[in-house]
Amino acid sequence: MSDGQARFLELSFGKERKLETPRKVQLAAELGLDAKQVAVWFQNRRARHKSKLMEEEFSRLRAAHDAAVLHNCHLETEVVGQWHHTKLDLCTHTTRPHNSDD
DNA sequence: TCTCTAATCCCAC
DNA sequence: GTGGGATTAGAGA
Repeated sequence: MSDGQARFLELSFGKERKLETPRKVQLAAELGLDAKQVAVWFQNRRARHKSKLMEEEFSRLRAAHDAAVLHNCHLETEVVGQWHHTKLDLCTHTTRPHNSDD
């Protein structure tokens, strides 16, 4: 398949993801290709486009996941810090001064 | 029966 | 190894 034919198919794919049979036959005739070749090209193009989208989606989800884990870590650190302060406050407020008589 | 997807094969680079 | 055309198996209308 020539570069020109591939470019034409890419343009067609940009306009329509699937081809009706008449359109497929017409496209094949315009390009001097077998209709089967055009069908296979579109099938492969759809499959590879989908896997690319999946990879991009995976990257987005992974980034969101990493950000959520980081945020969670910060929140936990904050909570633990508050817990220490609370505990300290409880200690200082509940602890009576030592009686020297004891 | 036809078309599609998903998986895979095969080959040039 | 990777990209891309071709084949195959199975599902759905």
